[in-house]
Amino acid sequence: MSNELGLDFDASLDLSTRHLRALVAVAQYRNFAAAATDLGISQPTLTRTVRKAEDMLGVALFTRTTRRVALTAAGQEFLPMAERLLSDLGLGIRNVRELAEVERGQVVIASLMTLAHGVLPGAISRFAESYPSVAVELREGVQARVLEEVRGGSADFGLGDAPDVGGLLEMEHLGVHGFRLALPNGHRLMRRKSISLRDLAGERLISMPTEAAARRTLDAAALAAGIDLDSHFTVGQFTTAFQLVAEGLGVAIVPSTYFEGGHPENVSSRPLSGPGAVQRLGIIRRRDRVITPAANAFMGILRDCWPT
Amino acid sequence: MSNELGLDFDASLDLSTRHLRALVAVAQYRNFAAAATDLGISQPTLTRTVRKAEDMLGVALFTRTTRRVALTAAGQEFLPMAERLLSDLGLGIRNVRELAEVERGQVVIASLMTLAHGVLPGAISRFAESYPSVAVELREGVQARVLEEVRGGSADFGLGDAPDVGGLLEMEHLGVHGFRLALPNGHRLMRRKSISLRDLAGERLISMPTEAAARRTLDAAALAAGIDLDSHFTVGQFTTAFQLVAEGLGVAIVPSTYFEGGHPENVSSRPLSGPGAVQRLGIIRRRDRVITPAANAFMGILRDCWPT
DNA sequence: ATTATTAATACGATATATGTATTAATAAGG
DNA sequence: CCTTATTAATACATATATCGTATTAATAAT
Repeated sequence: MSNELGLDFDASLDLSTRHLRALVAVAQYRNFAAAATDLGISQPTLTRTVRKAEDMLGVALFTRTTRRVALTAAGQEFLPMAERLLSDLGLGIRNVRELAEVERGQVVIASLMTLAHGVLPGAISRFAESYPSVAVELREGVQARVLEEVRGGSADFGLGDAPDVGGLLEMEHLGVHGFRLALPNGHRLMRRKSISLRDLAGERLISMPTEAAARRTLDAAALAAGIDLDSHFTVGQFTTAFQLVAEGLGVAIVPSTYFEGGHPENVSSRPLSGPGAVQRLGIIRRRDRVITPAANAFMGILRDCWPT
Repeated sequence: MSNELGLDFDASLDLSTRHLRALVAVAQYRNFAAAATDLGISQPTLTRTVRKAEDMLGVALFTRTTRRVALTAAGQEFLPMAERLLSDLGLGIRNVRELAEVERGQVVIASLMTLAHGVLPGAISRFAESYPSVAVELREGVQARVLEEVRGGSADFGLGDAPDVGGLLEMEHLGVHGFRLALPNGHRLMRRKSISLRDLAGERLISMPTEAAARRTLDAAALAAGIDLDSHFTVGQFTTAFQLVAEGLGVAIVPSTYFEGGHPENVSSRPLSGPGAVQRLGIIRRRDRVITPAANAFMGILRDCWPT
């Protein structure tokens, strides 16, 4: 037996809803012509369909003369089950089609750019597998922009850090991001295994704009530690920062996920340790926003995917 | 909507076990080629079968690349139901086939000849409708013969009167038979509306042999009433008795069921009243005999059919 | 870049289902 | 007793569905 359900189907048993509906209709009308009309087929077709079903089952379900159609004992046994089968299948189809409606929606996610290098690609991939018909829109931006999208309702939810949320927004903590220091090859700090913010005093920093979450996190940490960071260059993207680092113009503090795929030419990195050297990340939602099933599914996958 | 189950089937939805089994196999192996081998079909055939099923459902159940086959959310919803449907259907088919095995048996009934004119034809007809594949053997005979068949086990059960059963046999009372007196047209007793045994003193009787139940019943009743019946002619069948009555050779006491279809030529009848003028009838069985399902079904129909 | 793997497509052959017209069987009515 | 009406079954031609083999396209892995 090739399947583990323990069915005694052989390949020749190919009973379809057409057969079941034919049986049910004949049982109902006890008249082939009337049942055929109801089913929208011709009477000879119905006769053959019923006989085919009986042949496959190996049992006569009806005794019929030209004057009378009646159920056999086997028919009395089988017919209720046929009706239940059709009914169950109908329900299942309805359910699955409803689900399909849901699947045709879209999910809009406002996310820190940072995350596009982390779990997000994997999560999107897994989501797309389960919900192939849902359009996913990923709006990458800086912290302020993420909050704005969530607050304004144009995004289903946001991904980032919102330490000061309250009132309209709520945040579900997912995990933290570490940072690494990007250095030009041959930089003096390359001798160090690990680097803290304090070690960066006097270094020329290539930084994100002040609206960016990473910048705010680091500035706050530096302030708390009484360190003065010299943000000499400000760029909008980490990839731009890498270019400047490679040119030897300074060093940059970059989320560690940017190095998972390897380092850009002439750039090395060292982990950044010490207090404030991590960024919290989580799901940011408007409290009053109804969560679409698709968005909900996406958030579930995100929680699953997040490395603990 | 043409059916009252409330299904949203349109005629185009013709999902078969073939489709369901294909879906289940693909879900199981997550590999079309392997699933196809398991099902004993070619891979392209399986591909088409699955797509056809998805088209009919209007939902993608799998996301597939050449490297990976995965269930969509809709697939995760539908697949357990598909498995249950197949499993239920398999069970139903097993049951109905078992029942069919039963149906291929035979029922042997030992019955008084009398009964062949009563409920038996109707009961046989109803039974044959429900169990078209069961052979019915009806052995008509006199009382002694019926008991012998039942006792010997060659009949599944008997129909008749067995007042003195005990030990091996048991009897289930079903009802009683009335008698009528068959008279040649113009006989003096025709003036009477109803006739009792006492009125037959001096009449020439055409009777059954002493082994017959009807004869024994009537003889016992006559004896109890102190009446002497003159059984002048003895014949083996009531139809023969009618011939003699028509010739004016005497009168005959005949179960009333013989007149239901009308009277033979030159024969009239009057109801026989008074004590002992009825014959008890019932099902006679061997206590230790296993009742076949078919025999059991027949007995059920008999109980139903019996006029109360 | 090449190879290996795997689902999808093309296509011709076969099988299955369908409808119209007809037949056979059987009650009912004159 | 014959005729009529009703109904399931059959015959046959057509349309649709399914099948397998050979091939293609896509994508990891080497």
